[in-house]
Amino acid sequence: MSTLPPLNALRAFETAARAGSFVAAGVELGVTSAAVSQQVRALEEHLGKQLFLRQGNRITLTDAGRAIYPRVEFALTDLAAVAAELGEGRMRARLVLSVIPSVAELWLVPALAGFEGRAGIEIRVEEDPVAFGREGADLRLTYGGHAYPDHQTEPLFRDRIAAVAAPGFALPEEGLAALPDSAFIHTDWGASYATQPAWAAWFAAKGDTRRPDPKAGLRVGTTGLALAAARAGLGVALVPERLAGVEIRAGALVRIDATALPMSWDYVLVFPRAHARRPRLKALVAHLHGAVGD
Amino acid sequence: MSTLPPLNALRAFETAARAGSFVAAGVELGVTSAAVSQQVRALEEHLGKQLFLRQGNRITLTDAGRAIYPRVEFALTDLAAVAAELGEGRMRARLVLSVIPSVAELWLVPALAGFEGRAGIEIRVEEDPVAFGREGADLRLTYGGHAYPDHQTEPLFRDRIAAVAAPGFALPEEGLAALPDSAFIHTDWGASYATQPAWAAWFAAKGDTRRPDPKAGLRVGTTGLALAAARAGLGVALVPERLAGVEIRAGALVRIDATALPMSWDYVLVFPRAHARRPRLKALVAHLHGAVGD
DNA sequence: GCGGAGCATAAGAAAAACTTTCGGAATCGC
DNA sequence: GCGATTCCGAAAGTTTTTCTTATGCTCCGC
Repeated sequence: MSTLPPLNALRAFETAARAGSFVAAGVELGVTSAAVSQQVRALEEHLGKQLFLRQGNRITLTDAGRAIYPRVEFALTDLAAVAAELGEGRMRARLVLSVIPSVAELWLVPALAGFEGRAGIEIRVEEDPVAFGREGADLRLTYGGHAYPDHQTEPLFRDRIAAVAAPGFALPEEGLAALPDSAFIHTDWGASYATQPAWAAWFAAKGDTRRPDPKAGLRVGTTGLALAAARAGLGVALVPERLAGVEIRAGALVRIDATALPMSWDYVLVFPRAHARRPRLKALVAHLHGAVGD
Repeated sequence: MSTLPPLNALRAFETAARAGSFVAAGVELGVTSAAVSQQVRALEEHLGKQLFLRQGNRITLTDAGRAIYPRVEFALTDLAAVAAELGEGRMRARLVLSVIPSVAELWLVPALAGFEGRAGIEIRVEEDPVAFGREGADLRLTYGGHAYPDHQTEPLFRDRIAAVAAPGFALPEEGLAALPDSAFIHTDWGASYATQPAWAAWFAAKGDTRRPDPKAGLRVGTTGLALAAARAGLGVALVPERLAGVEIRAGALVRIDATALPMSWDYVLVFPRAHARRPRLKALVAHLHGAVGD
């Protein structure tokens, strides 16, 4: 873990930012306003950035203060929640399968169709890294799996990035390069993808100099949304072939070019080594491997 | 914010749990092992739970320790990352539309189909509460909007919860109540839904005593997954009518019973009052209202 | 059985956090 | 416009927390 800022000072900052005043923050924390002021000053010096503007008898957040506030608030709120929740026992008898968003609906749910042991399975959709253990996942399906060097990892399948659009989408005679920048749908792949396949790389793979401006087109946060946007005729999208397979076979989407970018890593299954012998986990893993073969 | 545990002690706990030893933790933190020992002890007393078992010259995490470790580690790691990242400026010129997962793909993307101003829009899929401002959302589409009392809120539409299945799904002659528990798909609606529509409430609304065991069926974390599971023939699901509308009209899903549960709140648009006059925001808001009318 | 490693405890030292007081700037009310 | 009030900053002093040191106990490996 890299250097942690002074935690007590972060607490004073968060309270002051929320309250909008050192006096009010002091009341909430049960200290004087001078104490809050000094803590915030200490944090500013530690971070090398001013977090509040002081104007006579008022404080306002700076850009830097505003930028860090949501995450600081979230972390501290969650730590308080952890303490509050500790008294409530939470038993868990379900098998938790944690999946990255793009795979959950597009591949996993259809893949579970024939699994007799699906009762008692909880599917969680989340990005890397996920926790294993009591409150965490029993099995993780993700891309690459590098976030889990100390866990057992099994390759599931490898995919390629292809260009798709709605069947009736109007493509220029000259090819995709002639589309306006606004017709390219851009996907933020999420923290689970170490590399970020983009239109620039796809055109480069075709030996084409076209570089659509990423700021001009619709930008979405999941592969599922990219597919939905393409399906709705909002533009052309780059998506993993296998994940788009159901919709392509159903005719809701078409491949619009034969070029495909190889993806650098496998989609993998990850689980704690200690769980490898659990019958329900073994059955689920075996079934998912079988679903790939289909 | 509720009571926060001693933060320095949390830091000592996290380091010790990761290192597996108070001596190693002391080395990492630059203090003696006795200091770590005392901090952990102070935290255990504060929380009223033992976090480590001590056996002679070894420590192992208790269940309670294991239960809190992932979240404590995540919060502290993120706070360290916040500090590390503060030096990098991040400019943002896009209009960020933040949406709860169920609405993003099922309603929003189709609703954006005719919007001329969609270039430069970034869609983020996240649960409540979201931050507004520089690194946060410009506009939030969510259910109810109670997380944002200090923002401007406009109702968008109200929905009802209906029962759906795949067209070929085998339903008993006697009705849904005769299905086995394992055929009911259960949805964790997410933090954005104050109430959690469930099969028990739906049968109650029919004047039926049937109460499917929530532990027996497939449990999924989003409406989109519930729809996908139903579409794949994994069972029957309760979903918001309007969100299921596209798939029902396309014949991928069918209503399997006329009973519908009213949802308690509207889906709403939320934005900071100060942003109300921004032309791009106004245009987007107006367009979304128009999409509801269709 | 012995030595080494690591945790626990108690007492004391050092550092961090907080309080009090006073000055300055902004805001509010008359 | 003026006076009163509010609130932030700084400095000095006080209190609390954190850390260190020394010693005792248990476990593990040889």
